[in-house]
Amino acid sequence: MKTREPSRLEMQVLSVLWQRGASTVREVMELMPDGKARAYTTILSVMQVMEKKGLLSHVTEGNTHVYQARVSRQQVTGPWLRGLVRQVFGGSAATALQSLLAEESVSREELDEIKEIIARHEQGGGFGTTAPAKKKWKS
Amino acid sequence: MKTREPSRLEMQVLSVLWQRGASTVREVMELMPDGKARAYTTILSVMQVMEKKGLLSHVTEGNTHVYQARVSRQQVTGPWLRGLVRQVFGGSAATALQSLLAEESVSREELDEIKEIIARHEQGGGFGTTAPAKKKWKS
DNA sequence: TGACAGCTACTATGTATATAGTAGATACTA
DNA sequence: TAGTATCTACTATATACATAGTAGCTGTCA
Repeated sequence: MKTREPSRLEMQVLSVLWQRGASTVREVMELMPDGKARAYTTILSVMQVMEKKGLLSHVTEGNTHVYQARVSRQQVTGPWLRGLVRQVFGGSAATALQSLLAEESVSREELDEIKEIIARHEQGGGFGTTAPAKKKWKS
Repeated sequence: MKTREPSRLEMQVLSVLWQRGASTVREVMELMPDGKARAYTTILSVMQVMEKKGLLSHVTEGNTHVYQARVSRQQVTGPWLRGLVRQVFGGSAATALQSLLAEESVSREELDEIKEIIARHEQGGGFGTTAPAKKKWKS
């Protein structure tokens, strides 16, 4: 099975699971980052598909299923962002950042945080901030 | 007409037009950032749809159509990135940047450029780097 | 134990996306 | 002027995406 790129909805589901760890369908549904209301079964369907793709796994607790991401944030968003930068910003991460910063929604604290990340990145020469960074993950 | 979010392919078309200005279908086709080969008519169709959506316009030169973006990079990528950050990174631009930097594809020069952008952004208090930043644009 | 509530599995559907073929118009060329 | 090449317009189609309904299972509670 080709490792298709997760859709936007799938990304949202993953982001919830990354943020709060293992969760039930209902929890994910209520915490969807875009705040949009959807039927329970909508989220359920998406998550079942995702499980087939190997993005999620679940364990049964009582009679509810508790889902968990099987891929790390870095594993997914890394290539995803890289593709995005290449396709939309001509490969320039700087241009991408510029667009992002031009949005008024980036706060001062955030800016400080960003600076720190860059500083850390420069010294450390890469990784080592948060991500576990394993390379496995095939369905 | 609701301002639907441009699809990935549409984004690629736009990025070509942003980069080199007005272009023919064939030129866009040959310069698609992902390097994938597609039939001429594939790109043509996409661009025709985009014109209906108000993302592009064209002028006729001889018997060829020369297309041009009707939306600026900032106009499109700004909200696009913001949504992305909100949906996938819990609203934290810093987290997003972290993921991006963790990819080995970001070069040293790029990193310097990024630092400069941030510095400039801090002083200037926002805009003023490249983007024209107009707010109009409805079909 | 029968009604109810909550959960999952299965199935359906409308729309968008990506892809490309065919046909018709126009211009170039021998 | 007949043939060829290049364009655009129109049309078709497979696939994916997002959405959600229905049915069936299991456990709870009066």
